[in-house]
Amino acid sequence: MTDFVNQNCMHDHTCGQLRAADCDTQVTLTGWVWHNRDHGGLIFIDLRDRDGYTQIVVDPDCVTPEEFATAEHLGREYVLQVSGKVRMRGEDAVNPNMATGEIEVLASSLSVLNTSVTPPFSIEDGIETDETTRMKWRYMDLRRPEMYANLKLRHDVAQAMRKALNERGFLEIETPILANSTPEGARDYIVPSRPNPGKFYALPQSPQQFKQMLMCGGVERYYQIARCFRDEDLRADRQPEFTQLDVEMSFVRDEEVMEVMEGVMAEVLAAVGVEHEFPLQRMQWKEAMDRFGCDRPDVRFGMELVDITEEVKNCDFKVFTGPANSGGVVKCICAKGAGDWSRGDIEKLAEVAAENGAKGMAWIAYTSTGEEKSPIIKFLGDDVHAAIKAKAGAEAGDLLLFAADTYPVASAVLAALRLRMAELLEIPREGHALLWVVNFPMFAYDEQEQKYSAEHHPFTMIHEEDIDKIEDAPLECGSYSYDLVMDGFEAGGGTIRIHTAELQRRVLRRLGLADEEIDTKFGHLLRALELGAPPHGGIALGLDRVVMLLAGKDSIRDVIAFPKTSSAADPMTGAPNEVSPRQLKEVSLKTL
RNA sequence: GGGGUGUUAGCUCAGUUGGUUAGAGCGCCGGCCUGUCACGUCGGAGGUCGCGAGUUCAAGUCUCGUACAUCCCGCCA
Repeated sequence: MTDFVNQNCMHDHTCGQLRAADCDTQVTLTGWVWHNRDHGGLIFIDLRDRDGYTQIVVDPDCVTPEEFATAEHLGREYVLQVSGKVRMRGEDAVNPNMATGEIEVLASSLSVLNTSVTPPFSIEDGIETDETTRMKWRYMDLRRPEMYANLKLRHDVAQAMRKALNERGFLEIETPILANSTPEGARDYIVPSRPNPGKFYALPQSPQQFKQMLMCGGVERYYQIARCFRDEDLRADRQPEFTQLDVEMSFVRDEEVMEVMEGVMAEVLAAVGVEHEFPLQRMQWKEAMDRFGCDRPDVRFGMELVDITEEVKNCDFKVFTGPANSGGVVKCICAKGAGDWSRGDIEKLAEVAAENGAKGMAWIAYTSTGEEKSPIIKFLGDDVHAAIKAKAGAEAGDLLLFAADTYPVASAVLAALRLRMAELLEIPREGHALLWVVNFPMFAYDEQEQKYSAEHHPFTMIHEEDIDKIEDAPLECGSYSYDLVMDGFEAGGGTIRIHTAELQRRVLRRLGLADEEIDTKFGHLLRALELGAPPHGGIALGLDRVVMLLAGKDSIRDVIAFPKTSSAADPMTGAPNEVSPRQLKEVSLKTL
């Protein structure tokens, strides 16, 4: 931290550096006035920089009257250069809560490098200032030690990634930001091209096509810490521009890509002091869906889904027998310790279920005093009820929550309820849990669009034994795919790619694209595949999300230096802005 | 595109059943203070209650609309 000082700087030490051993040395510090305690005849200044803070003592006997007058009128966030001698504090004056609390610097000279108007909010950790305010003055927010720590953590993670990949023979290569629009996927950010009136670039949603071209170019091992752009609505874990560690390798199978990424994650976790076992667990996609209801399970706690479809098939409860006998499922989760919840509390959970597509939410509460409360027991019959209770492992003090619907809806409902219950019951979820979820189905059926879509993306390699099912039984096609899941978030996703033109064309056709459209949109890819494309595959890791999780934050905005609000705006710069009529004319655009 | 929550001093918030001059803490300004470290203490300034309509004798408070923020659903190959 201190190697860089003394290199043409206005200071020779940082504000977090000095210790008892530095006593009697003459030092010069620079930094911001954090707190200023004026005792009339003696002034204490906490001088802060990114490394910490040091107490400066201004004694009228040691500085000029002008300097003392200056010190009396310092405001918060004034920028100072202070020279003086390091000295031990008196025994009673030691501050054990401060890294530099044993010492102080007695100022012999002091100059104001810049003044500051009153800051819009306090520069301190743990503030609850509105995020818009923090973003409008983001440079002030970044002065807070916890924000600097987040930026530093992000830097350390990125450097660990580079180190691990460099050691494994990867080249860091930049791909274009001005790229082309591709069908499918997210909405593109588009940029008009001045020399080509009426034509547009699209900012890349990911460097997917370029990295496949790099493999076709014989690069064999590529990575990039790449900015990606998606013009979709924002969330706490989604920004319009975000950063991926993008990796692609030739002549590999899925196992080799996962091994490399485990090496990367091991390097990253070691760099930030997190322990985790390797190799990581590989969980089949179907198992994740069955047990947790989602493809990115938080495996740091149980409360797994229990399938009771068979148990309820012949009961008298139509809400259950309907789905159970028509291809759907009936499943439940058992929330330990929620059996005494009030009807009102349980009804609030039904809202969570409804948000995720449930038509209603059945429940059975087993109070800690041995009572059974439920609107549905009377319909189930004693035998069915007993069977459910046994299979779910419910006992006094537990709450059973049910979902009866199609497999995808029931899964989504219980997955959401499971997370909400973990939150409400304050189930401990300390530390980090990484695992692979592998072998996603190749296709999913989109009910709204009445067509098949790619579960991962259309360049994903299908299991060889399933290739002949593309046309007639697409939903049965498995794929070489692997998502890296961390603490219930999709930290990354990758696949082995299709490397022959013929198979790529069959998949694109299955997705409903006409040959003409395939040639227009994917001609360059197909031509490259025809010209000796090597077998290849890769992965993209969400840097923002990984850093967010490692920083223990709830939002990726806290680990991005200059994030955007939920309307994709930047309160600091005012972006997006209107442009002049002249600028529009130059790119052949009219306003609305 | 849909739903929830919020918007009152520079910051964080309170504001009762609609009723006199809208309050607190922090910050800010001024005075005093030589061992504080969230210094203390005395005094002071600071408000278009997001914006626009409506109801009413009277609106921070009720109604409608709207803007922005935030969380979620849709969406995010």
